Amino acid sequence: MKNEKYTYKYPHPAVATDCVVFGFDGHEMRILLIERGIDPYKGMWALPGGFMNMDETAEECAIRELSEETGLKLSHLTQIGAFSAVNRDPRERVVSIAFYALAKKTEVKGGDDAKSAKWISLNDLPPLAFDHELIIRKALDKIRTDIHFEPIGFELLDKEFTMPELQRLYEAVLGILFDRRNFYKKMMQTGILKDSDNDVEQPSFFGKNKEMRTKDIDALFGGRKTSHEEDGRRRKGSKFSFDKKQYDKFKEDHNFRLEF
Amino acid sequence: MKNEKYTYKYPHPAVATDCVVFGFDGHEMRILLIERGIDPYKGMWALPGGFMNMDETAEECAIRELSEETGLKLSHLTQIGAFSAVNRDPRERVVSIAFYALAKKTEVKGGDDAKSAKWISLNDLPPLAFDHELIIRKALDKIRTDIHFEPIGFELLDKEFTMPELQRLYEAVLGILFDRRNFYKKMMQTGILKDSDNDVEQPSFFGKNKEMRTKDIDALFGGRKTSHEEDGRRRKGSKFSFDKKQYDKFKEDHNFRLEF
DNA sequence: GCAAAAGTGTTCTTCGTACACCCATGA
DNA sequence: TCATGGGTGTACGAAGAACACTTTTGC
Repeated sequence: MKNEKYTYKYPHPAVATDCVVFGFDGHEMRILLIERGIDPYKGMWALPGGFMNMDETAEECAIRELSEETGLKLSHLTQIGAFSAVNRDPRERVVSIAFYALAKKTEVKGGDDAKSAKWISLNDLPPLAFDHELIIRKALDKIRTDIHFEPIGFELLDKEFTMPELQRLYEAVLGILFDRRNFYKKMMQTGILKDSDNDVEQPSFFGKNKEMRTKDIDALFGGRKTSHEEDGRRRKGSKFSFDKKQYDKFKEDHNFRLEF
Repeated sequence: MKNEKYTYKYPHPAVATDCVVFGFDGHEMRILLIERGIDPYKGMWALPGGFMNMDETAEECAIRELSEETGLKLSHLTQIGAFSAVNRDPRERVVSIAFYALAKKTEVKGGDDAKSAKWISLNDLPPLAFDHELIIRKALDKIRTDIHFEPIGFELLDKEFTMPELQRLYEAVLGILFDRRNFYKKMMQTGILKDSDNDVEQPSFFGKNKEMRTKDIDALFGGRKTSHEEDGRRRKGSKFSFDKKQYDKFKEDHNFRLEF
């Protein structure tokens, strides 16, 4: 094996892939890192990834390496871009094509060149091998842009979730806080959420000014219906889920835009 | 030279770059293509680009190849992404890192592996070599997104230009038409334009409701000042130029957003 | 002097932001 | 029963879309 040589007329760099997998624990974003089991940077934390085979695309390579090194099997990654600084790898010239992905924070284990794999908080990153800190920064840039054009959450939350949970996710990704009530409104307006308690497709909605006005007046004069028995008000902590059809449609739709 | 061999323990793909250069002729977008002088795809049109050297980054490579093949010298390109389909090049496995750039439509000439170089209208593309049509499509996707976050024009228009010219540029890039008056307003609001006729920094602006109201009343009663002598109205076809400082600031500003 | 292009203003509507209210739930 | 969290509604203001008017330029 050692003698097996591949020869070329002109020098070729090596091509590798790296993968930034985002997970959400209900409070903050974490990313999946591995502890390197071999040199260079042995013992340091790094992004999962590795060298590309000749019969696979970059994305296929990233999916494979991710699976080998962490046990996590994903079917789709989003490309961040190529990193090609001349000295980014001390062994030889390596061009890396980086991807990001969203995933539920399942159990992960080390494997292959990875001594261990672990979800580590974005706010508490250790020093990283190679230029992986730069790659993570670009991944964050990209996801923070992408989130305006396609909804996220399906990949990161349980099947059923509460509105505050979804809000915490968006806040963690974007690093800003939202007004609870406005967030509610905006999410409902997208139409990607299903009321998960009773199987109503399009949950009741805001902005029924006219009817509400008269109801308020009724209330003033004692015509009070003690709320949610009659008008289907949601209970505290009620669950939502994604309407997968709508969700996927929005992910494709080039005109979708979520303003924040 | 023929015997010079580079050997590796594992197979390495070749790494190349391709470059989508957009130019504007006042009416439509054109891109810079070369006619291939060598096989494969000899005689077909293709994007300028070529193989990466070991001592240059991908961007440096694209800049060099662009210069060699077309004579066009640019200093900055924007990365589109890596293209890694297994069979995208019939010679060997080639991963290409693609870039786009904006440039004034200067004279170009063929060179190196390019028999000739030419600006060709986006609406009239010939069949292209490799997967270059795909790359162009991605480039368009990206520039149409990017245009919302950073102004364009400085790289594509003459130093001085009229508002309708700028509008035609935006319409060509985005493929949609704008209301002349709203476009005017939005551009002025950004603050990146200078009145180029007289050297006024901040040209007069819309929305002076109060003063205008009283002026209108004046006019009604005969206090008519026959317009632009007194209130500095611009002449038809008056020229603007970019305030380079503001322009660059907006290009960096992560919060800049131009709504259309 | 007329048509077409281009500069300037106004109105309407949409939507984001800020904020008030009320009901549920559990200590 | 009270504090806290969470579902729902309203008011205001900024900004985009639609549209009217005027002036310039060239034939």
